[in-house]
Amino acid sequence: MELRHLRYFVAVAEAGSLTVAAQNLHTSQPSLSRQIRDLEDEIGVQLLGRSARRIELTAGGRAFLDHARAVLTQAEAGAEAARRVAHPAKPCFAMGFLTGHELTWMPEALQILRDELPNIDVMISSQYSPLLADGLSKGKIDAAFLRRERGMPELAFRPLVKEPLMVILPIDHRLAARKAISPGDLVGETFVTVSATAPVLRLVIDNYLKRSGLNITPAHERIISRWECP
Amino acid sequence: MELRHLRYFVAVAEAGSLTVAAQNLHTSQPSLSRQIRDLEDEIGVQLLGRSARRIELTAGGRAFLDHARAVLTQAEAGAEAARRVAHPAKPCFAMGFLTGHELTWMPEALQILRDELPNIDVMISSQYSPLLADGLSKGKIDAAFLRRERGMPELAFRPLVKEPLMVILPIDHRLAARKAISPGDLVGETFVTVSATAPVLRLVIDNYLKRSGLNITPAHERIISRWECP
DNA sequence: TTCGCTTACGTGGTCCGTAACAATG
DNA sequence: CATTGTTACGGACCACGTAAGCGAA
Repeated sequence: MELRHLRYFVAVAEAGSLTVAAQNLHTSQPSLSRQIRDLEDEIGVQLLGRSARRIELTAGGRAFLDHARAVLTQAEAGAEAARRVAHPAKPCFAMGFLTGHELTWMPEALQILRDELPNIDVMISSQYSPLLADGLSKGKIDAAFLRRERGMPELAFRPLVKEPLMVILPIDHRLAARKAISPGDLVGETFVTVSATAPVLRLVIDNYLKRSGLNITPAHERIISRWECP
Repeated sequence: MELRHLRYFVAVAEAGSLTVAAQNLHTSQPSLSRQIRDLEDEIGVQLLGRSARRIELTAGGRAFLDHARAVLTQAEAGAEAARRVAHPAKPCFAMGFLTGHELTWMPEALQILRDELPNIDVMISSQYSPLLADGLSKGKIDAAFLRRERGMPELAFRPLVKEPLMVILPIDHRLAARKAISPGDLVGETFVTVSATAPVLRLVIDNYLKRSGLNITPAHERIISRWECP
């Protein structure tokens, strides 16, 4: 038994399918199938129930899954513990920013850190809001400036600013001359909204449009894959 | 990182030397050295302090060692848990008997189990005494009727019966007519004793013959590979 | 000089990817 | 008939073993 088998098995269990698990693992599906079979042969228990059209965990597989996850996290924790002990015992403060918003907060934050904790390493990370929240909950980031992600009860959010929603138009657009635009004016326009990598902001915009009585269907949207403030 | 790396590292840490660890692992010393180095490269921490003449664990190595041991035991526990869940499913009482002695105790034991634990699966295993003791100490058997094996401090033995030593003869043998036979009468006979798979009984017989002043050498024995009461 | 770890290098096992096959909805 | 998992097979990589190198006792 090797950690590879456990990684593969966990991926299969979480994906519920050999095919998609193989894609997630960036390997081929037959190879994955073979590795799972080898694992089953070694521990002498059938972990997956095969039905030629789909797979499902057996009772033994469910019992094994918890242990496999624990083994993988423990192995990673061991490496992390070794790094923490071996590497300098120098305290390091990791800070996260929304991509494109670094200049909004970083100068002031760095100055405060320099004043209050002069003998500290500062690590900066720029990510999308969900990745920042993930880093916070995993302890990889000590503090971050991000949006209020839902489903993260272990995180404490404190509002710092309210951001106005803006519409950006070509200079020669029919609405460009106006001082203010009401949601109704946008009906019929090709609407470029933010990508799904910023779900909170996306939700705010969608809710605002919905409250205004508009029904911007997906047909009116163009999803952009990367959103950066100019 | 693979479990192989962890197994190797634990072996090296316990042996305190690459050479003897390689012998214990049945692999070559250069290969082991390379694997340890790969592990160090992957987690980015030097685990062993090399002094060209001997090695010792670094601080990071000591921190990693505990986790590595935990990972290995957890992996093994996962396999064992899967087997326990998959195979029995019901509470299962495993009972062991000496081969050939099942009928002596099984009926009464089964009746007691049926009365006190009606909703339980009973598993019966017939083995030689050492294998039964091994199964008991590994938790594969809950209780067994066997001989008092030595070197098993984790087992509790309770005497149930004393078995007389018997000599079995052909009906036309010169000693067959006697009511009792003294050890001295056996001198010169071709002696069929029990196999080495029953070391305790064998020891009892040998000691008895020795106390009687006899010297039944191996030349007078024929080792039988299987012993069963007729 | 010897012992113990490292480096170099050729070989074999095995893991992987492509392809063909089987089965089920 | 298309999708999903299995079997077959050729290739590449990596771990292993042998041999040579290096440094300290």
